[in-house]
Amino acid sequence: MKRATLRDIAQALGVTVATVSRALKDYPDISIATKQLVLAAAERLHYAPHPMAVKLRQKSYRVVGVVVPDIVHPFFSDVISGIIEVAEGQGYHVLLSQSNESFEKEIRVTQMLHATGMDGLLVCLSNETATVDHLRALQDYDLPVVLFDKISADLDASSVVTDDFQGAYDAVTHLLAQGCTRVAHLKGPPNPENTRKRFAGYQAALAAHGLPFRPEYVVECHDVSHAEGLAFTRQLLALPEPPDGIFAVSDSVAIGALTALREEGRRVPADVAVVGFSDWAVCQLVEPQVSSVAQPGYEIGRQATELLLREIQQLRDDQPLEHSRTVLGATLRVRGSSQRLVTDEGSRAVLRSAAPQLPTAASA
Amino acid sequence: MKRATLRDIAQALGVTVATVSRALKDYPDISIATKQLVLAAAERLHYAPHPMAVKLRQKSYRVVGVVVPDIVHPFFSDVISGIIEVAEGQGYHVLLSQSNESFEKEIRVTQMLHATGMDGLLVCLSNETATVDHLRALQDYDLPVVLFDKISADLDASSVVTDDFQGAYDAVTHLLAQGCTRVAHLKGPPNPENTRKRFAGYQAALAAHGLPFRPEYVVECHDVSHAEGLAFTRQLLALPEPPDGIFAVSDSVAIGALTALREEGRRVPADVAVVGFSDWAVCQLVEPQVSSVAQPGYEIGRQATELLLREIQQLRDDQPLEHSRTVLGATLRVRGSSQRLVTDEGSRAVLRSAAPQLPTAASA
DNA sequence: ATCGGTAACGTAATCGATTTCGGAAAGCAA
DNA sequence: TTGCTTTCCGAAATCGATTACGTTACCGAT
Repeated sequence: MKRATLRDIAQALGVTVATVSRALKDYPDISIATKQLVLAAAERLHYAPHPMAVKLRQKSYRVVGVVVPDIVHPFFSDVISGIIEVAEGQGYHVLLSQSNESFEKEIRVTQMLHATGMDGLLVCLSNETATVDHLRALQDYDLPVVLFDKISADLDASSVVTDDFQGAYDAVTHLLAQGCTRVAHLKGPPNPENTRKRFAGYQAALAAHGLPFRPEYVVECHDVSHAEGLAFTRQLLALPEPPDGIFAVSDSVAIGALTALREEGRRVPADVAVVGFSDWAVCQLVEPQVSSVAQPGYEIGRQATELLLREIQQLRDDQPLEHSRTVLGATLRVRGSSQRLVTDEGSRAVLRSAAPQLPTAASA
Repeated sequence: MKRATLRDIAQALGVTVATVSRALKDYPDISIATKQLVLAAAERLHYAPHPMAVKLRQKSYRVVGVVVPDIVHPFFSDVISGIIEVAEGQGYHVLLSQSNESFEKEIRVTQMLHATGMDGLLVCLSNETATVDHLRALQDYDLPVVLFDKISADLDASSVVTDDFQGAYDAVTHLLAQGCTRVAHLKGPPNPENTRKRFAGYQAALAAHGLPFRPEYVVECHDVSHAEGLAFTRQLLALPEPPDGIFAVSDSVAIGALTALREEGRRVPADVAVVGFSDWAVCQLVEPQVSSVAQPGYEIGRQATELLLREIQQLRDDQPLEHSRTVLGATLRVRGSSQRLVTDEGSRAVLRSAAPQLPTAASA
């Protein structure tokens, strides 16, 4: 079955394509009789507008591009899910690419997406990404770009991120409230801003409660894996004064820590309390269940997309673009790995942030 | 910076757009001198072909659509990753949608994808999907459709699936080899073909080893959750003759079973051995590590995409479409939850399939 | 001087839909 | 009959790139 065109309908009825087009769009200057004829013929011939012809005329693709480092990752799946939700709700489609944490591939896919046609791009930068010229190039062609999660201050664009500082601050404050006095931190690689802020939140929480910062309690993970959590926790337990609380930069590291603690015969949370970060589903599957700081992935996807679609619209209306930087709160979910005092808070309690207020939203 | 068009270059050089177009495509009937002028001007004006204009002419979008029930799922992320890999490798882009396991939404998104323009569609049917008329409609418009994972015999299309029967057969055979004599099955809902085949594999393995099928050892999960695994395992343990082996339809159910076993003080794998299905990352994070049947998600995505791109090409060349049905083997990964005998196989050993040969590939 | 050939480029149709401009026909009043 | 407004529709330009078909100019050959 061939797709019918306006011309097919026009020829069938002995009118011109202009009439058919207007009839289908319910223009007032087409008679009711003609409209009905056209509608009937369109139905009969299985007419559907040709997507590319429409887009060529309207100069609008109704497509947003998405670049994430890695799709196979619970957080990014969550974000993408939020993106699709909002985009499809407003009649947009989602073109998906991944950079595999490679700077070079990130450049390549953004260019490919640009070449294939889209109205705007949502990007989470790869860990390797050094410069943002490839994104600035898109902006030069009037394509709005919105960053999420891993962002860069070098690019003048809207962004949506988790409040890593506050999440870490809450996690460590919670550990202290549980009676921990020697809290260690299994930190992430120094490059991504996210892990730096988690480290900063850890330090700030210690300081706020008058505890000294002890460098021997901080170990840096490289690939942020279960194995590293295991190895580095063994290392921490071998210290003359081993920690009685561990704040891990990720859930896989936290679970690695739990494995090490079990090996060494420490009770969790009595001897050592543990909190992870990201709140993957696995936190509720292991024993004990792992306390973790939940990142609002779905919400990040939603808000980033709303920002992007708004900027696309502003650009179309020739309004000036105003960028905004959104920081979404992280939520500590307390579970068995750190819950010592039943009186402290319910097992599903949410500890409200006690972090010093950082600027959380600004316009540029 | 406005995107330059062929006309901009033509005007700048005092030639026609036809000359510019041919110069850029290195036609032989354009002089070297002119070509160099055009190339230089194109560079200077930042020319890039307008995607929609090209696609309108060539009648090719270089885009494939993908519909999955749920993106936030390790298996589907894996599949999508494979799809993107192959598609981008051949210069195609990926338009992603999810049906949220809703039949109605599946219909809506396929129609939206059709309307937005693509060359072919990859679909994993939702659990709710009753008819495939919406997919047949695409085929009527000369759009190839390839199904994966959840497929339908009603649609004359290529497909790629896991060999659920063989995976289940191998899992249960392994349990029997470990000395289990009373193997229970936490089965999935009856609707998806996948879980029916896993059930069939379970039954076949029992029969092949001369064991009776005992209906009281089979419990049906509905939402295939951790909670169900927990509850139904308690139920099984309360039987007069409780099972000494459990084959679960999914990993979350298997882990729920482990939780129940720990509660009841059963040793794993000594008292009860457990095997799950899908081999999610979490299997290696819990204690004991969970044996599971790995589904080749990435490979399913790759092969489905290769099939689709081939059909797109065949259609373009006016060759007859030949559909193929691919069944990929599942791989049992033996870990602590079922490994009783060290002499049986290495901890990372792979049990080769001993399943009776079913037809695994056929052409239609 | 004429012809054929060819290198190099222009003309214009085409893809399918949208939209501006305009025009014919019909109706009505003076 | 003239003039004017409605009503309804056609012609043609447009979006940007591609391409079949012509055309020009210049060459050497006859």
